[in-house]
Amino acid sequence: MPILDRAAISPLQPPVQQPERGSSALAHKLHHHAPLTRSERDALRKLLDRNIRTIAAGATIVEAGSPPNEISVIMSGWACRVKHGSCGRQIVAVHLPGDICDFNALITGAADTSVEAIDTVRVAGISRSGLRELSASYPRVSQGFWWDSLVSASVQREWIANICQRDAQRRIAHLICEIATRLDLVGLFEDNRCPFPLTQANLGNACGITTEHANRSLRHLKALELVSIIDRWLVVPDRSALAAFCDFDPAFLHVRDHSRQLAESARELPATTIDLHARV
Amino acid sequence: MPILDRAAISPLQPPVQQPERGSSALAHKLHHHAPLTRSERDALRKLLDRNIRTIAAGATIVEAGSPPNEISVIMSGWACRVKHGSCGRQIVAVHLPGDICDFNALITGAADTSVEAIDTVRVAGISRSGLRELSASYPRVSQGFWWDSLVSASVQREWIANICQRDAQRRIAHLICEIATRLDLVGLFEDNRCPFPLTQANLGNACGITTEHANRSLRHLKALELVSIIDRWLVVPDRSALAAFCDFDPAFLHVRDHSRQLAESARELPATTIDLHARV
DNA sequence: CGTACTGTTGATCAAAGTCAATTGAGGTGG
DNA sequence: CCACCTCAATTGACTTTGATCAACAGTACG
Repeated sequence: MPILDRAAISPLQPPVQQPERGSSALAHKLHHHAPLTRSERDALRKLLDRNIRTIAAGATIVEAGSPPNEISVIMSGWACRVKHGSCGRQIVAVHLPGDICDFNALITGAADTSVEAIDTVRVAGISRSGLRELSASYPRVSQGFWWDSLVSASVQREWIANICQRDAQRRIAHLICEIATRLDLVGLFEDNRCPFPLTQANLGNACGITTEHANRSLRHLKALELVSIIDRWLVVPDRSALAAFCDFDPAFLHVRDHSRQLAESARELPATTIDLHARV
Repeated sequence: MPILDRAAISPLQPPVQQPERGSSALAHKLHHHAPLTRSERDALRKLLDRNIRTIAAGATIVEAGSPPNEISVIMSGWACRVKHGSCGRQIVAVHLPGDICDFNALITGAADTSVEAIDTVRVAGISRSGLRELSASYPRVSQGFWWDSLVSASVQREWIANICQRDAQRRIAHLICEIATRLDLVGLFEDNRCPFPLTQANLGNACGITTEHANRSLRHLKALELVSIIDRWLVVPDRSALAAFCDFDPAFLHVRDHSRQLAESARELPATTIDLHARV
């Protein structure tokens, strides 16, 4: 008898996106790189609040090849980075609240991928001038942007390994572990569950398997009572069991201390650990 | 009758790595981002020459998890970026002359992957202080470093799409197209051929297929007279035919030899995006 | 000379793709 | 309110790509 049926999760379920608290998801995440001071956090918040737009589910946030006039920060909702090629459509990344979508395009001159909203997404646009101001007054914050961008690259390497080395079930399990861990970083995975707008087709595409096979793999995970996705909610009753099942190691997310992240980041780290420019 | 047999390529073959000319492979490559002035090129060259070491084939250039004290630039030879996980070993990138190996580790605090020499590799190490001097005096050069780092991320996204969407033969064909194009950027692919130190096991690993299957796929490509790898030399008689076979589109490499306006937009970037050394 | 690595080939088998069809929920126009 | 449509999830039968297992040959090398 499956534990993870609809009845089990319905009572707890408020089917709305978790509201943000005092600080943005991005600020929340940057604390895992280096703790921000109050003034830094405030500056970031003010910058983000300057220009927020709402994107409908399915709409395009960043068009591939478009001129990079600003960067987009996801405030709420999920998006995915998509490569459209002659071979079809491929999801190459999942973007969660707090993610910076297209920092790279600023330098490469053109986005090589599109970013599409999965559910309704609120996006903060930061102009070049806004970025310039931020980095002039609060260099640690803009450095955090680079950190995020490099962590994203690390995640992409992990995807390559995931797709090449694991079978279908474990690929999906690994992706779910990754998403759950990243949601943890912004405080959006609570009570072993979170809203989960990805369809099975999305999951399959991201993992390099067909929709049908994603379906079967997911049912298998459910039969093992590792994962349940019902009514756009994800439930992972036992995170460590799921991680063990697919050999998930969160090191690639470059979080400083996994066991006590929040407590740790509340404390001030010595400048040298966050200073790029320490003496060699 | 196969055209691409040993006899056909032997006469031309000097089995040594192509020597560098006046400027380094890195300088050569950076020209595709923004043309460098003579003084910029000289400064870069002097910086690279400061500290060059030679790594034996198979040895490790950058150890995963090691403290990032300097960055490594490949002067000659090939290397590969490897992820060692509980699921085994996975090649997630191929590094050619002119590549910067571990720029990312400077900010994330620890390399999440190793870099291993495939054949004998000469590596230039650039210290933090060297980087600081460079970006203070020649910010366009250090900006080129960021460009390279972001292009690498784009390549990784292409790998994901490659592995997810193509069958074994086309994966290999695509990887070969990518490598040939990147060698072009540093002037190391001439006469439809280049030294090719990757083994079939390497190729298979990078493409997510077994060694045996890589072997069969490669023979098939050879039967189609698209590719030949003999005695560690790669010959591609008809690049456009190979590109058509695997739907290779070089856009993801972000080469911008065509337009001048892009170089201008690079000039307007906020200072910190090119300055590693903002005060904390 | 043995040892190890690379390339090669063959036989067998399983994981995943393909094709086809059904259900159910949600949305929309008449 | 119902007929109709689309999309997500689901299931089954069949096919195929590529993995696995098992050799073996050529070469380099200590």
